[in-house]
Amino acid sequence: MNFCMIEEKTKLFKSLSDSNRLRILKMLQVKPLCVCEITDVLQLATSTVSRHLSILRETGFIIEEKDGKWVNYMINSHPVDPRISSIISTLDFWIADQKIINEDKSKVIKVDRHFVCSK
Amino acid sequence: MNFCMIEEKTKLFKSLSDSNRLRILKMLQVKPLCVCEITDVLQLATSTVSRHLSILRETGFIIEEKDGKWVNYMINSHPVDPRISSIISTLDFWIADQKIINEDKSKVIKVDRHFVCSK
DNA sequence: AATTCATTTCGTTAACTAACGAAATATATA
DNA sequence: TATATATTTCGTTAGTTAACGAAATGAATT
Repeated sequence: MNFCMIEEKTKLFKSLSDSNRLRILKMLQVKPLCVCEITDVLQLATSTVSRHLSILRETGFIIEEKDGKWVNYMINSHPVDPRISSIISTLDFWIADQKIINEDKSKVIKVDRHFVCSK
Repeated sequence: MNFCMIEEKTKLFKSLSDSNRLRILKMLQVKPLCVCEITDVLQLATSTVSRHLSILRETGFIIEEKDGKWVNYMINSHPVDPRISSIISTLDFWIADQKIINEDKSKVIKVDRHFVCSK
């Protein structure tokens, strides 16, 4: 596999080409979250959220940390790709805090995995 | 149409999600080009190139200037969206000069619309 | 050991995107 | 005015992506 291919360079932008993934990144700015917490805010199927998270993880935007039966996802503080570093460190510039984002963030602050999961 | 919608924010990244569009941007760094010159380098159908150009134009990355029967496309020096300004002013950071890009640029330097068009 | 819960993977479907050629449009030239 | 050239728009097709639910996996609790 040739990682210098131009197709490889589009992956970063492809990851940011979905509004639900942008919302996830902004939510993770507030605090690390597990899949079911994100699912609760976005109101999508768990499998869909899991897929979005794996795309963001593969590109290097986020990392995962297993915690018992939960998997916590968080912003990657030390990405290999300097372009990712740049975007993460100025995320508010790239993804403005519009209405839906602020609503998501409010929900994130209140969300508790012990209540939202297993419903 | 609500331009504050989150979907609207993904458009910038969507335009950069195609390798042919990345190549076009890098080619336009060298000099303004008409559709048939770009077509000659990318080896795609004219209609396909035209479509890529209109996507880049709609997002604000490039502008067009009519010149007789030709339409010259060039990098937009004064984009409205500061994110576009940022990407354009540091384009080499976002899209590295890998092999294919350098080959494209060499072709761009040599290309002459009076020879490549009408074939 | 069996059950429960969180997550991932898989298979399917609907929507979107990029490609092409053909037809339409626009401009210059004969 | 007719023709040639450059480009755009349209219609179609193939490939990709995002959504879902069901099934599989993995870890904690009973």
